[in-house]
Amino acid sequence: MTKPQLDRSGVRTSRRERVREATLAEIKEIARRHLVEHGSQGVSLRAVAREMGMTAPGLYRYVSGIDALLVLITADMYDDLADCVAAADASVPEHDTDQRILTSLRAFRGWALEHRAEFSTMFGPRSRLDPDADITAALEAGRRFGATFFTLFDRLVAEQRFEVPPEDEVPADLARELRAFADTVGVSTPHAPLGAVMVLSSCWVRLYGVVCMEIFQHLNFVMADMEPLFESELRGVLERIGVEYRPPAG
Amino acid sequence: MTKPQLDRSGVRTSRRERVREATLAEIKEIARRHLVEHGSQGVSLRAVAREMGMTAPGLYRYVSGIDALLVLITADMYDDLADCVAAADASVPEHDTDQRILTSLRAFRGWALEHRAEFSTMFGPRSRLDPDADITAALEAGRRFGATFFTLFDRLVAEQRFEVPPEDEVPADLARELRAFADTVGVSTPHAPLGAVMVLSSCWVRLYGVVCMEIFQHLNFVMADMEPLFESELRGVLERIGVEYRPPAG
DNA sequence: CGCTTTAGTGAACGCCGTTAGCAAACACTG
DNA sequence: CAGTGTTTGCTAACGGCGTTCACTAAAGCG
Repeated sequence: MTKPQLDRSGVRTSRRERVREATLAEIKEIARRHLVEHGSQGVSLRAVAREMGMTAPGLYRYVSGIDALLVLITADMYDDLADCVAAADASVPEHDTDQRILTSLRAFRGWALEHRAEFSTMFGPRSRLDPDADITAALEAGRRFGATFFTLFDRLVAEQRFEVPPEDEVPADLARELRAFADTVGVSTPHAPLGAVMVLSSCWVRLYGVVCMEIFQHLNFVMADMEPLFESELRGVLERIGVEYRPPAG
Repeated sequence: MTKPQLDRSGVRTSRRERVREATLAEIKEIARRHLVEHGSQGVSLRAVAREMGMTAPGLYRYVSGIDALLVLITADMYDDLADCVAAADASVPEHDTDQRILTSLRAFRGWALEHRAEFSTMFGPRSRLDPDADITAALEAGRRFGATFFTLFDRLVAEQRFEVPPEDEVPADLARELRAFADTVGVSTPHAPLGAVMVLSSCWVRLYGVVCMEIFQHLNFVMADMEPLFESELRGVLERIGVEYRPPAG
Protein backbone atom coordinates (compact mmCIF):
# COMPACT_ATOMS: atom_id res chain seq x y z
CA MET A 1 0.00 0.00 0.00
CA THR A 2 1.65 3.19 -1.17
CA LYS A 3 0.86 6.49 0.47
CA PRO A 4 1.20 9.19 -2.15
CA GLN A 5 1.98 12.45 -0.42
CA LEU A 6 2.11 16.06 -1.44
CA ASP A 7 5.16 18.20 -1.07
CA ARG A 8 4.81 21.86 -0.28
CA SER A 9 4.40 22.84 -3.89
CA GLY A 10 1.50 20.42 -4.22
CA VAL A 11 3.30 17.98 -6.44
CA ARG A 12 2.65 14.32 -5.86
CA THR A 13 5.64 12.74 -4.20
CA SER A 14 6.30 9.04 -3.97
CA ARG A 15 8.27 7.45 -1.21
CA ARG A 16 11.09 6.93 -3.65
CA GLU A 17 11.24 10.60 -4.47
CA ARG A 18 11.28 11.53 -0.84
CA VAL A 19 14.19 9.33 0.09
CA ARG A 20 15.98 10.47 -3.01
CA GLU A 21 15.48 14.06 -1.92
CA ALA A 22 16.85 13.24 1.50
CA THR A 23 19.94 11.61 0.04
CA LEU A 24 20.61 14.61 -2.14
CA ALA A 25 20.21 16.86 0.87
CA GLU A 26 22.73 14.76 2.79
CA ILE A 27 25.17 14.97 -0.08
CA LYS A 28 24.90 18.73 -0.18
CA GLU A 29 25.14 19.05 3.56
CA ILE A 30 28.33 17.01 3.77
CA ALA A 31 29.85 18.72 0.76
CA ARG A 32 29.22 22.06 2.30
CA ARG A 33 30.76 21.04 5.59
CA HIS A 34 33.84 19.91 3.73
CA LEU A 35 33.93 23.24 1.97
CA VAL A 36 33.88 25.02 5.30
CA GLU A 37 36.44 22.76 6.93
CA HIS A 38 38.90 22.27 4.10
CA GLY A 39 38.27 25.01 1.58
CA SER A 40 36.88 24.63 -1.88
CA GLN A 41 39.76 22.35 -2.81
CA GLY A 42 38.67 20.00 -0.09
CA VAL A 43 35.33 19.18 -1.59
CA SER A 44 35.51 15.86 -3.41
CA LEU A 45 32.93 13.35 -4.45
CA ARG A 46 34.99 10.52 -3.06
CA ALA A 47 35.27 12.09 0.37
CA VAL A 48 31.57 12.89 0.50
CA ALA A 49 30.72 9.35 -0.55
CA ARG A 50 33.09 7.90 2.03
CA GLU A 51 31.45 9.88 4.80
CA MET A 52 28.03 8.67 3.71
CA GLY A 53 29.12 5.07 3.57
CA MET A 54 28.82 5.03 -0.18
CA THR A 55 31.19 4.84 -3.09
CA ALA A 56 31.88 7.76 -5.37
CA PRO A 57 30.23 6.44 -8.54
CA GLY A 58 26.99 6.09 -6.63
CA LEU A 59 26.81 9.84 -6.24
CA TYR A 60 26.50 10.19 -9.97
CA ARG A 61 22.90 9.04 -9.59
CA TYR A 62 22.28 12.33 -7.78
CA VAL A 63 24.74 14.77 -9.21
CA SER A 64 26.22 14.98 -12.66
CA GLY A 65 29.72 15.68 -11.40
CA ILE A 66 31.73 17.68 -8.94
CA ASP A 67 31.08 20.97 -10.72
CA ALA A 68 27.35 20.50 -10.57
CA LEU A 69 27.59 19.70 -6.88
CA LEU A 70 29.45 22.92 -6.25
CA VAL A 71 26.81 24.86 -8.12
CA LEU A 72 24.11 23.20 -6.03
CA ILE A 73 25.66 24.09 -2.72
CA THR A 74 26.40 27.58 -3.97
CA ALA A 75 22.70 28.04 -4.56
CA ASP A 76 22.00 26.84 -1.03
CA MET A 77 24.50 29.28 0.34
CA TYR A 78 22.85 32.18 -1.41
CA ASP A 79 19.60 31.09 0.17
CA ASP A 80 21.28 31.04 3.56
CA LEU A 81 22.74 34.45 3.09
CA ALA A 82 19.42 35.80 1.89
CA ASP A 83 17.69 34.31 4.92
CA CYS A 84 20.27 35.79 7.24
CA VAL A 85 19.91 39.26 5.78
CA ALA A 86 16.14 39.01 5.71
CA ALA A 87 16.11 37.92 9.34
CA ALA A 88 18.27 40.86 10.33
CA ASP A 89 15.97 43.15 8.43
CA ALA A 90 12.93 41.68 10.12
CA SER A 91 14.47 42.09 13.57
CA VAL A 92 14.08 45.84 13.29
CA PRO A 93 10.75 47.66 13.64
CA GLU A 94 9.26 47.86 10.21
CA HIS A 95 8.95 51.65 10.06
CA ASP A 96 12.60 52.29 10.93
CA THR A 97 13.97 52.14 7.42
CA ASP A 98 17.31 53.59 8.41
CA GLN A 99 18.03 50.99 11.02
CA ARG A 100 16.76 48.21 8.78
CA ILE A 101 19.24 49.11 6.09
CA LEU A 102 22.07 49.51 8.52
CA THR A 103 21.31 46.20 10.16
CA SER A 104 20.90 44.36 6.88
CA LEU A 105 24.21 45.56 5.53
CA ARG A 106 26.04 44.70 8.72
CA ALA A 107 24.39 41.30 8.60
CA PHE A 108 25.80 40.84 5.12
CA ARG A 109 29.32 41.48 6.33
CA GLY A 110 28.75 39.43 9.45
CA TRP A 111 27.61 36.46 7.42
CA ALA A 112 30.64 36.79 5.19
CA LEU A 113 32.94 36.82 8.20
CA GLU A 114 31.36 33.73 9.65
CA HIS A 115 31.29 31.94 6.32
CA ARG A 116 34.53 32.85 4.66
CA ALA A 117 34.82 29.74 2.53
CA GLU A 118 31.23 30.03 1.39
CA PHE A 119 31.58 33.70 0.63
CA SER A 120 34.71 33.05 -1.37
CA THR A 121 33.03 30.52 -3.61
CA MET A 122 29.95 32.68 -3.98
CA PHE A 123 31.59 36.02 -4.64
CA GLY A 124 35.05 35.08 -5.77
CA PRO A 125 36.15 34.03 -9.23
CA ARG A 126 34.52 30.92 -10.66
CA SER A 127 37.91 29.31 -10.66
CA ARG A 128 36.84 25.75 -10.20
CA LEU A 129 33.94 25.73 -12.61
CA ASP A 130 33.83 25.07 -16.29
CA PRO A 131 33.37 28.46 -17.88
CA ASP A 132 30.22 27.13 -19.51
CA ALA A 133 28.84 25.08 -16.64
CA ASP A 134 25.16 25.40 -15.94
CA ILE A 135 24.96 27.82 -13.07
CA THR A 136 21.36 28.92 -13.47
CA ALA A 137 20.48 27.52 -10.06
CA ALA A 138 23.10 29.65 -8.36
CA LEU A 139 22.13 32.68 -10.41
CA GLU A 140 18.51 32.36 -9.41
CA ALA A 141 19.46 32.07 -5.76
CA GLY A 142 21.71 35.09 -6.12
CA ARG A 143 18.83 37.03 -7.56
CA ARG A 144 16.71 36.20 -4.52
CA PHE A 145 19.50 37.44 -2.29
CA GLY A 146 19.71 40.73 -4.13
CA ALA A 147 15.99 41.23 -3.90
CA THR A 148 16.23 41.84 -0.16
CA PHE A 149 18.33 44.91 -0.69
CA PHE A 150 16.50 46.11 -3.74
CA THR A 151 13.26 46.15 -1.80
CA LEU A 152 14.77 48.33 0.87
CA PHE A 153 16.33 50.52 -1.75
CA ASP A 154 13.04 50.92 -3.58
CA ARG A 155 11.64 52.20 -0.36
CA LEU A 156 14.33 54.82 -0.06
CA VAL A 157 13.62 55.99 -3.57
CA ALA A 158 9.93 56.16 -2.84
CA GLU A 159 10.61 58.18 0.29
CA GLN A 160 12.84 60.47 -1.76
CA ARG A 161 15.56 60.17 0.80
CA PHE A 162 18.41 61.34 -1.37
CA GLU A 163 19.14 63.47 -4.33
CA VAL A 164 18.77 61.44 -7.51
CA PRO A 165 21.01 62.52 -10.38
CA PRO A 166 18.88 63.69 -13.30
CA GLU A 167 18.60 61.28 -16.19
CA ASP A 168 20.64 63.43 -18.55
CA GLU A 169 23.62 63.17 -16.26
CA VAL A 170 23.76 59.43 -16.82
CA PRO A 171 25.97 58.67 -19.82
CA ALA A 172 24.12 56.90 -22.62
CA ASP A 173 26.13 53.69 -22.55
CA LEU A 174 25.83 53.43 -18.79
CA ALA A 175 22.11 54.09 -19.06
CA ARG A 176 21.69 51.12 -21.36
CA GLU A 177 23.48 48.82 -18.95
CA LEU A 178 21.65 50.15 -15.92
CA ARG A 179 18.33 49.62 -17.62
CA ALA A 180 19.23 46.01 -18.33
CA PHE A 181 20.32 45.68 -14.73
CA ALA A 182 17.15 47.16 -13.32
CA ASP A 183 14.94 45.07 -15.56
CA THR A 184 16.57 41.75 -14.83
CA VAL A 185 16.93 42.32 -11.15
CA GLY A 186 13.48 43.56 -10.51
CA VAL A 187 13.89 47.15 -9.45
CA SER A 188 10.65 48.62 -10.61
CA THR A 189 11.72 51.10 -13.22
CA PRO A 190 8.92 53.60 -12.69
CA HIS A 191 9.78 53.98 -9.01
CA ALA A 192 13.50 53.90 -9.64
CA PRO A 193 14.77 56.35 -12.21
CA LEU A 194 18.07 55.61 -13.85
CA GLY A 195 19.94 58.04 -11.67
CA ALA A 196 18.81 56.12 -8.62
CA VAL A 197 19.95 52.83 -10.11
CA MET A 198 23.30 54.42 -10.76
CA VAL A 199 23.60 55.40 -7.13
CA LEU A 200 22.56 51.93 -6.06
CA SER A 201 25.21 50.35 -8.23
CA SER A 202 27.87 52.58 -6.87
CA CYS A 203 26.92 51.86 -3.30
CA TRP A 204 26.83 48.15 -3.89
CA VAL A 205 30.23 48.23 -5.55
CA ARG A 206 31.71 49.96 -2.54
CA LEU A 207 30.33 47.52 -0.03
CA TYR A 208 31.12 44.54 -2.20
CA GLY A 209 34.65 45.85 -2.53
CA VAL A 210 35.32 46.36 1.12
CA VAL A 211 33.87 43.02 2.14
CA CYS A 212 35.73 41.15 -0.59
CA MET A 213 38.91 42.82 0.51
CA GLU A 214 38.34 41.72 4.05
CA ILE A 215 37.36 38.15 3.28
CA PHE A 216 39.98 37.63 0.61
CA GLN A 217 42.47 39.10 3.06
CA HIS A 218 44.12 41.52 0.73
CA LEU A 219 45.11 43.97 3.40
CA ASN A 220 45.76 41.23 5.87
CA PHE A 221 49.42 41.99 6.36
CA VAL A 222 48.83 45.66 6.69
CA MET A 223 45.61 46.03 8.59
CA ALA A 224 44.75 43.89 11.55
CA ASP A 225 41.07 44.69 11.85
CA MET A 226 38.98 45.59 8.84
CA GLU A 227 35.85 46.50 10.72
CA PRO A 228 36.67 50.21 11.05
CA LEU A 229 37.25 50.45 7.33
CA PHE A 230 33.97 48.69 6.64
CA GLU A 231 32.14 50.98 9.01
CA SER A 232 33.74 53.98 7.40
CA GLU A 233 32.70 52.83 3.97
CA LEU A 234 29.25 52.00 5.25
CA ARG A 235 28.97 55.47 6.66
CA GLY A 236 29.93 56.98 3.33
CA VAL A 237 27.44 54.86 1.46
CA LEU A 238 24.61 55.67 3.83
CA GLU A 239 25.40 59.34 3.62
CA ARG A 240 25.07 59.10 -0.13
CA ILE A 241 21.58 57.62 0.06
CA GLY A 242 20.31 59.80 2.85
CA VAL A 243 20.27 57.23 5.60
CA GLU A 244 21.34 58.07 9.10
CA TYR A 245 24.49 56.24 10.23
CA ARG A 246 24.69 54.91 13.75
CA PRO A 247 27.77 53.23 15.19
CA PRO A 248 27.50 49.52 15.87
CA ALA A 249 26.09 48.49 19.20
CA GLY A 250 28.84 46.14 20.47
CA MET B 1 88.28 27.03 -16.44
CA THR B 2 85.27 28.57 -14.79
CA LYS B 3 84.19 32.09 -15.63
CA PRO B 4 82.63 33.51 -12.50
CA GLN B 5 80.20 36.21 -13.52
CA LEU B 6 78.28 38.85 -11.67
CA ASP B 7 74.52 39.10 -11.74
CA ARG B 8 72.86 42.46 -11.59
CA SER B 9 72.98 42.64 -7.84
CA GLY B 10 76.71 42.06 -7.93
CA VAL B 11 76.58 38.56 -6.49
CA ARG B 12 79.02 36.04 -7.86
CA THR B 13 77.23 33.66 -10.19
CA SER B 14 78.57 30.35 -11.34
CA ARG B 15 77.53 28.68 -14.54
CA ARG B 16 75.56 26.23 -12.46
CA GLU B 17 73.58 28.95 -10.82
CA ARG B 18 72.82 30.56 -14.14
CA VAL B 19 71.41 27.44 -15.74
CA ARG B 20 69.49 26.77 -12.59
CA GLU B 21 68.00 30.22 -12.79
CA ALA B 22 67.03 29.62 -16.40
CA THR B 23 65.31 26.35 -15.56
CA LEU B 24 63.33 27.99 -12.80
CA ALA B 25 62.31 30.74 -15.19
CA GLU B 26 61.13 28.14 -17.70
CA ILE B 27 59.11 26.39 -15.02
CA LYS B 28 57.41 29.60 -14.07
CA GLU B 29 56.78 30.61 -17.64
CA ILE B 30 55.11 27.33 -18.50
CA ALA B 31 53.12 27.28 -15.30
CA ARG B 32 51.84 30.73 -15.99
CA ARG B 33 50.82 29.82 -19.52
CA HIS B 34 48.90 26.87 -18.16
CA LEU B 35 47.23 29.18 -15.71
CA VAL B 36 46.13 31.44 -18.52
CA GLU B 37 45.00 28.65 -20.79
CA HIS B 38 43.33 26.31 -18.34
CA GLY B 39 42.61 28.32 -15.23
CA SER B 40 44.21 27.93 -11.86
CA GLN B 41 42.98 24.34 -11.68
CA GLY B 42 44.96 23.60 -14.81
CA VAL B 43 48.34 24.29 -13.26
CA SER B 44 50.00 21.03 -12.27
CA LEU B 45 53.57 20.05 -11.64
CA ARG B 46 53.19 16.97 -13.77
CA ALA B 47 51.94 18.90 -16.78
CA VAL B 48 54.68 21.49 -16.46
CA ALA B 49 57.29 18.78 -16.18
CA ARG B 50 55.84 16.94 -19.15
CA GLU B 51 56.07 20.03 -21.31
CA MET B 52 59.68 20.53 -20.29
CA GLY B 53 60.61 16.95 -21.03
CA MET B 54 61.14 16.23 -17.36
CA THR B 55 59.42 14.18 -14.73
CA ALA B 56 57.45 15.75 -11.94
CA PRO B 57 59.73 14.83 -9.03
CA GLY B 58 62.56 16.66 -10.76
CA LEU B 59 60.74 19.92 -10.27
CA TYR B 60 61.10 19.52 -6.55
CA ARG B 61 64.73 20.54 -6.98
CA TYR B 62 63.41 23.97 -7.95
CA VAL B 63 60.14 24.39 -6.16
CA SER B 64 58.99 22.99 -2.87
CA GLY B 65 55.54 22.07 -4.15
CA ILE B 66 52.65 23.22 -6.24
CA ASP B 67 51.62 25.86 -3.72
CA ALA B 68 55.04 27.44 -3.73
CA LEU B 69 55.01 27.50 -7.50
CA LEU B 70 51.72 29.34 -7.50
CA VAL B 71 53.10 31.87 -5.07
CA LEU B 72 56.13 32.37 -7.30
CA ILE B 73 54.14 33.08 -10.41
CA THR B 74 51.78 35.28 -8.44
CA ALA B 75 54.75 37.42 -7.51
CA ASP B 76 55.75 37.61 -11.17
CA MET B 77 52.26 38.66 -12.10
CA TYR B 78 52.30 41.49 -9.60
CA ASP B 79 55.53 42.63 -11.17
CA ASP B 80 53.92 42.51 -14.59
CA LEU B 81 50.95 44.48 -13.44
CA ALA B 82 53.17 47.01 -11.74
CA ASP B 83 55.23 47.37 -14.91
CA CYS B 84 52.10 47.82 -16.99
CA VAL B 85 50.73 50.52 -14.73
CA ALA B 86 54.09 52.24 -14.48
CA ALA B 87 54.45 52.20 -18.25
CA ALA B 88 51.02 53.76 -18.66
CA ASP B 89 51.95 56.39 -16.12
CA ALA B 90 55.20 57.11 -17.90
CA SER B 91 53.45 57.48 -21.25
CA VAL B 92 51.86 60.70 -20.08
CA PRO B 93 53.75 63.99 -19.75
CA GLU B 94 55.14 64.12 -16.29
CA HIS B 95 53.47 67.35 -15.24
CA ASP B 96 49.96 66.24 -16.19
CA THR B 97 49.12 64.59 -12.90
CA ASP B 98 45.44 64.30 -13.74
CA GLN B 99 45.98 62.41 -16.93
CA ARG B 100 48.65 60.25 -15.34
CA ILE B 101 46.24 59.07 -12.67
CA LEU B 102 43.46 58.54 -15.13
CA THR B 103 45.70 56.56 -17.44
CA SER B 104 47.21 54.50 -14.67
CA LEU B 105 43.85 53.49 -13.30
CA ARG B 106 42.51 52.58 -16.72
CA ALA B 107 45.67 50.58 -17.29
CA PHE B 108 44.92 48.67 -14.11
CA ARG B 109 41.50 47.68 -15.37
CA GLY B 110 42.84 46.99 -18.84
CA TRP B 111 45.47 44.64 -17.50
CA ALA B 112 42.84 42.86 -15.45
CA LEU B 113 40.65 42.40 -18.51
CA GLU B 114 43.50 40.98 -20.55
CA HIS B 115 44.69 38.76 -17.72
CA ARG B 116 41.56 37.47 -16.11
CA ALA B 117 43.06 34.25 -14.80
CA GLU B 118 46.05 36.07 -13.39
CA PHE B 119 43.91 38.75 -11.82
CA SER B 120 41.70 36.13 -10.23
CA THR B 121 44.58 34.40 -8.53
CA MET B 122 46.12 37.68 -7.45
CA PHE B 123 43.06 39.44 -6.14
CA GLY B 124 40.64 36.64 -5.51
CA PRO B 125 40.46 34.39 -2.49
CA ARG B 126 43.53 32.31 -1.72
CA SER B 127 41.45 29.22 -2.37
CA ARG B 128 44.19 26.96 -3.56
CA LEU B 129 46.81 27.88 -1.02
CA ASP B 130 47.45 26.55 2.39
CA PRO B 131 46.20 29.23 4.73
CA ASP B 132 49.67 29.36 6.25
CA ALA B 133 51.75 29.04 3.12
CA ASP B 134 54.70 31.35 2.79
CA ILE B 135 53.46 34.11 0.56
CA THR B 136 55.99 36.76 1.44
CA ALA B 137 57.26 36.86 -2.14
CA ALA B 138 53.82 37.66 -3.48
CA LEU B 139 53.23 40.20 -0.72
CA GLU B 140 56.44 42.02 -1.51
CA ALA B 141 55.53 42.14 -5.20
CA GLY B 142 52.09 43.40 -4.29
CA ARG B 143 53.68 46.14 -2.25
CA ARG B 144 55.71 47.25 -5.25
CA PHE B 145 52.53 47.36 -7.30
CA GLY B 146 50.77 49.53 -4.77
CA ALA B 147 53.69 51.91 -4.62
CA THR B 148 52.93 53.16 -8.13
CA PHE B 149 49.60 54.48 -7.02
CA PHE B 150 50.76 55.69 -3.66
CA THR B 151 53.38 57.84 -5.31
CA LEU B 152 50.79 59.50 -7.49
CA PHE B 153 48.51 59.89 -4.55
CA ASP B 154 51.24 61.45 -2.46
CA ARG B 155 51.58 63.99 -5.17
CA LEU B 156 47.91 64.86 -5.03
CA VAL B 157 48.15 65.37 -1.32
CA ALA B 158 51.19 67.56 -1.75
CA GLU B 159 49.37 69.63 -4.34
CA GLN B 160 46.42 69.90 -1.96
CA ARG B 161 44.06 68.89 -4.68
CA PHE B 162 41.17 67.88 -2.52
CA GLU B 163 39.64 68.55 0.81
CA VAL B 164 41.21 66.33 3.45
CA PRO B 165 38.92 65.40 6.33
CA PRO B 166 40.33 66.78 9.58
CA GLU B 167 41.99 64.27 11.83
CA ASP B 168 39.31 64.42 14.47
CA GLU B 169 36.75 63.20 11.98
CA VAL B 170 38.57 59.92 11.67
CA PRO B 171 37.26 57.48 14.25
CA ALA B 172 39.94 56.30 16.67
CA ASP B 173 39.84 52.64 15.73
CA LEU B 174 40.01 53.45 12.03
CA ALA B 175 42.87 55.83 12.69
CA ARG B 176 44.89 53.06 14.27
CA GLU B 177 44.39 50.80 11.25
CA LEU B 178 45.08 53.55 8.76
CA ARG B 179 48.30 54.41 10.53
CA ALA B 180 49.45 50.80 10.28
CA PHE B 181 48.44 50.82 6.64
CA ALA B 182 50.32 54.01 5.83
CA ASP B 183 53.42 52.87 7.66
CA THR B 184 53.67 49.48 6.05
CA VAL B 185 52.81 50.63 2.61
CA GLY B 186 55.11 53.58 2.52
CA VAL B 187 52.83 56.56 2.34
CA SER B 188 54.91 59.15 4.04
CA THR B 189 52.87 60.04 7.07
CA PRO B 190 53.95 63.68 7.33
CA HIS B 191 52.84 64.36 3.78
CA ALA B 192 49.73 62.27 4.09
CA PRO B 193 47.56 63.08 7.07
CA LEU B 194 45.23 60.38 8.25
CA GLY B 195 42.23 61.95 6.60
CA ALA B 196 43.97 61.64 3.26
CA VAL B 197 44.78 58.01 3.87
CA MET B 198 41.15 57.43 4.65
CA VAL B 199 40.15 58.96 1.34
CA LEU B 200 42.75 56.87 -0.45
CA SER B 201 41.44 53.68 1.11
CA SER B 202 37.92 54.50 0.15
CA CYS B 203 38.88 55.22 -3.43
CA TRP B 204 40.88 52.06 -3.72
CA VAL B 205 38.04 50.00 -2.31
CA ARG B 206 35.69 51.37 -4.93
CA LEU B 207 37.96 50.65 -7.85
CA TYR B 208 38.95 47.27 -6.49
CA GLY B 209 35.27 46.48 -6.09
CA VAL B 210 34.20 47.40 -9.56
CA VAL B 211 37.09 45.63 -11.23
CA CYS B 212 36.63 42.50 -9.16
CA MET B 213 32.98 42.50 -10.03
CA GLU B 214 33.79 42.72 -13.69
CA ILE B 215 36.51 40.09 -13.71
CA PHE B 216 34.70 37.68 -11.42
CA GLN B 217 31.66 38.19 -13.62
CA HIS B 218 29.17 38.80 -10.91
CA LEU B 219 26.88 40.95 -12.98
CA ASN B 220 27.56 38.93 -16.07
CA PHE B 221 24.00 37.79 -16.62
CA VAL B 222 22.59 41.21 -16.02
CA MET B 223 25.05 43.62 -17.55
CA ALA B 224 26.70 43.00 -20.88
CA ASP B 225 29.41 45.61 -20.74
CA MET B 226 30.96 46.71 -17.48
CA GLU B 227 33.05 49.52 -18.87
CA PRO B 228 30.43 52.22 -18.38
CA LEU B 229 30.06 51.25 -14.76
CA PHE B 230 33.81 51.32 -14.28
CA GLU B 231 34.04 54.72 -15.92
CA SER B 232 31.24 55.99 -13.77
CA GLU B 233 32.94 54.76 -10.64
CA LEU B 234 36.23 56.15 -11.84
CA ARG B 235 34.61 59.49 -12.36
CA GLY B 236 33.23 59.45 -8.87
CA VAL B 237 36.58 58.55 -7.39
CA LEU B 238 38.42 61.23 -9.29
CA GLU B 239 35.88 63.79 -8.28
CA ARG B 240 36.53 62.88 -4.68
CA ILE B 241 40.26 63.50 -4.99
CA GLY B 242 40.06 66.62 -7.09
CA VAL B 243 41.23 65.16 -10.35
CA GLU B 244 39.66 66.10 -13.63
CA TYR B 245 37.82 63.26 -15.36
CA ARG B 246 38.09 62.88 -19.10
CA PRO B 247 36.21 60.26 -21.09
CA PRO B 248 38.29 57.47 -22.59
CA ALA B 249 39.83 58.09 -25.98
CA GLY B 250 38.44 55.10 -27.93
C1' DC C 1 92.45 11.71 -11.02
C1' DG C 2 89.00 10.97 -7.09
C1' DC C 3 85.50 13.02 -4.22
C1' DT C 4 81.40 15.73 -3.30
C1' DT C 5 77.46 18.01 -4.62
C1' DT C 6 73.66 18.37 -7.68
C1' DA C 7 70.01 17.19 -11.25
C1' DG C 8 67.03 14.18 -12.67
C1' DT C 9 64.74 9.35 -12.91
C1' DG C 10 61.55 5.39 -11.76
C1' DA C 11 58.68 3.28 -8.71
C1' DA C 12 55.39 3.75 -5.41
C1' DC C 13 51.52 5.61 -2.32
C1' DG C 14 47.31 7.61 -1.84
C1' DC C 15 44.40 10.83 -3.44
C1' DC C 16 41.07 12.55 -7.24
C1' DG C 17 36.91 12.50 -11.29
C1' DT C 18 34.67 9.73 -14.28
C1' DT C 19 32.91 5.70 -17.14
C1' DA C 20 31.12 1.00 -17.92
C1' DG C 21 29.02 -3.14 -16.64
C1' DC C 22 26.52 -5.64 -13.27
C1' DA C 23 23.53 -7.10 -9.28
C1' DA C 24 20.34 -6.18 -5.81
C1' DA C 25 16.31 -3.57 -4.22
C1' DC C 26 12.28 -1.50 -5.35
C1' DA C 27 7.69 -0.22 -7.45
C1' DC C 28 4.27 -1.47 -9.99
C1' DT C 29 1.26 -4.51 -13.08
C1' DG C 30 -1.51 -8.54 -14.14
C1' DC D 1 1.04 -13.93 -5.77
C1' DA D 2 4.61 -13.87 -9.74
C1' DG D 3 6.68 -11.15 -13.33
C1' DT D 4 8.70 -6.98 -15.19
C1' DG D 5 10.88 -2.78 -15.73
C1' DT D 6 13.22 0.88 -13.22
C1' DT D 7 16.22 2.80 -9.82
C1' DT D 8 20.14 2.38 -6.94
C1' DG D 9 24.49 1.35 -5.67
C1' DC D 10 28.52 -1.58 -6.29
C1' DT D 11 33.16 -3.15 -8.33
C1' DA D 12 36.68 -2.56 -11.55
C1' DA D 13 39.18 0.25 -14.26
C1' DC D 14 41.49 4.41 -16.62
C1' DG D 15 44.04 8.38 -16.37
C1' DG D 16 45.44 12.36 -13.75
C1' DC D 17 47.28 14.52 -9.64
C1' DG D 18 51.04 15.78 -5.50
C1' DT D 19 54.61 13.95 -3.07
C1' DT D 20 58.33 10.86 -1.08
C1' DC D 21 62.23 7.82 -1.50
C1' DA D 22 66.04 5.42 -3.23
C1' DC D 23 68.97 5.64 -6.85
C1' DT D 24 72.03 6.91 -10.98
C1' DA D 25 74.49 10.00 -13.81
C1' DA D 26 76.51 14.14 -14.48
C1' DA D 27 78.86 18.37 -13.14
C1' DG D 28 82.05 20.86 -10.40
C1' DC D 29 86.15 21.10 -7.80
C1' DG D 30 90.56 19.95 -5.36
